[in-house]
Amino acid sequence: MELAPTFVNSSESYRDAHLEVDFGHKTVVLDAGHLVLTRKEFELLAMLVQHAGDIIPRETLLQRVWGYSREIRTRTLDVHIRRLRRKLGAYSGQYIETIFGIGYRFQPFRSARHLQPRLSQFAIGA
Amino acid sequence: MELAPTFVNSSESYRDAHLEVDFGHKTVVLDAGHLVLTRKEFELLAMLVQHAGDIIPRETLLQRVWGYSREIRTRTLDVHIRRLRRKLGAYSGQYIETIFGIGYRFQPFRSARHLQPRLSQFAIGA
DNA sequence: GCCGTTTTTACAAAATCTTTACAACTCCGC
DNA sequence: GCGGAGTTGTAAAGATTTTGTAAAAACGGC
Repeated sequence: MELAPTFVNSSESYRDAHLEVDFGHKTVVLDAGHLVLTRKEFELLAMLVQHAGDIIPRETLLQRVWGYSREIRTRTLDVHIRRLRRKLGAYSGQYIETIFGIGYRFQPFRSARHLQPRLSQFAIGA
Repeated sequence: MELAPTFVNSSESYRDAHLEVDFGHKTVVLDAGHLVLTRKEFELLAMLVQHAGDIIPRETLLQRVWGYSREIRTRTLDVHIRRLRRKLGAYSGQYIETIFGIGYRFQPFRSARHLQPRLSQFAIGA
């Protein structure tokens, strides 16, 4: 058997010096250790990682990860971002940045770097 | 059933340090001991083993092992998983993992897991 | 009918997600 | 610099969803 099991998404993945995200197998490896993320945490991370470098508005994240209920005015998103950051440990600051008033942005790992100016460009479609 | 006709690729099998599954003859050996599984138990195990390393959604298991009755909202699958685990004894934890909210995954035997920086083992629960 | 297997049922337990209540922080005009 | 309005960060509690189990009922072949 083996013919392309439908449940195995073609394994695309993201990878940099410390982090590896396999979208198909839904696995995350951080510095050789497997990270255990919950479903929402993974979806959120995947969403950010797949648009690395782009700012993703809170609203877009809420729509895509939480369905179209753009009616969540609680801190749900923040709470998930927080858990994600905690699991990313020491690298969290490097990877997930908060774009005040807009949303979040995942940045691929880079050795030495400082924060960018401010208000930037492209945000993925809302 | 049984008589595994020759046209059945009876040579196909899975094997690791402790477990051996012969798909053609539908036999299972665990640490030199012959495991007796019922038909459903075997099919379930086979399904998982043949896709070792991949997460198989509950729905997929229900479809392939139980026919197309997609939405069985009973605990049938869980009950079978439980019996399988029981028969796998001490290795059950190592072999069959639950991917919360999605399904299950069979993981080939891995010798000691010492060399790991930040613990955690498997993948996301997505 | 008997017996081994499979499915249901009915809860218990566990894992995850959301809400709440504040604290902390940013931005911006004064 | 200061202060206020608005935004994000956190911890903890509350809800909800999903999975685990045990026991009993339902099947099916002999």
